[in-house]
Amino acid sequence: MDKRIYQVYELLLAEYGHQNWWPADTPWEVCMGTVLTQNTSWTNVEKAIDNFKALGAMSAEEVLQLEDQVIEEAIRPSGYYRIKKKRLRSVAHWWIDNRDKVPAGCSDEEIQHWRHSLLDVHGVGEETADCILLYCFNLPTFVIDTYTKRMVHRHLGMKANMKYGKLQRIFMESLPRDVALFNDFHALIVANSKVGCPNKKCLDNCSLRLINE
DNA sequence: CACCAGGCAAGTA
DNA sequence: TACTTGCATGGT
Repeated sequence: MDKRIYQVYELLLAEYGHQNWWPADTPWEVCMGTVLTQNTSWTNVEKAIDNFKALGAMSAEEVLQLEDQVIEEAIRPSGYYRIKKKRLRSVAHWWIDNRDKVPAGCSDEEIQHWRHSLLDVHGVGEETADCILLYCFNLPTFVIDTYTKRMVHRHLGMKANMKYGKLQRIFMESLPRDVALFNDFHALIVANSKVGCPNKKCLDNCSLRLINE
């Protein structure tokens, strides 16, 4: 239990306000976004998603109908188009098979079951799995990304290169089990990490206090 | 010009 | 288990 974690959330919330993630019209669009945004800027992902909308491929079923070359051209602006074509297809299959089986309210054991199910999908790692659980299904799992690791290293003096599961456990043990909070906090960390963000230093002024507490 | 962006899988030591 | 590399485009 690290009280500083919640303090960071309060500071970021005061600085940026609620983020209202994930920016998308439907759960499947969220799911598609989690794959397309892997190591890719969101502005590029928006172009790709607009391409799918222009093709009338707004569902997983419709995406799977697209020819190889068509789907590659749609993905192209978001990069890695050959790899992401395969990943998007495998995630679409998982989505069709499982979207209606995931319960709205879930025990921690059930969440782990669906997390493992997602990790078995080609192209889904820990962060993408947690993004799908949190932002598609509103299940309380905390998303860790490179920004989160960087932030706890810089501002809380934690080890750099912490393993995903260890850092995730620290966050989840230090925060109330609250989907809206998990949703907002991860989005706030991203907002605070964006290049050219003018408020980026909002944690710097209090970093000593946070580390020494 | 270099560097980064809401990672992952596959290969090597 | 713990690194390293390829993947691709668009913005700064």
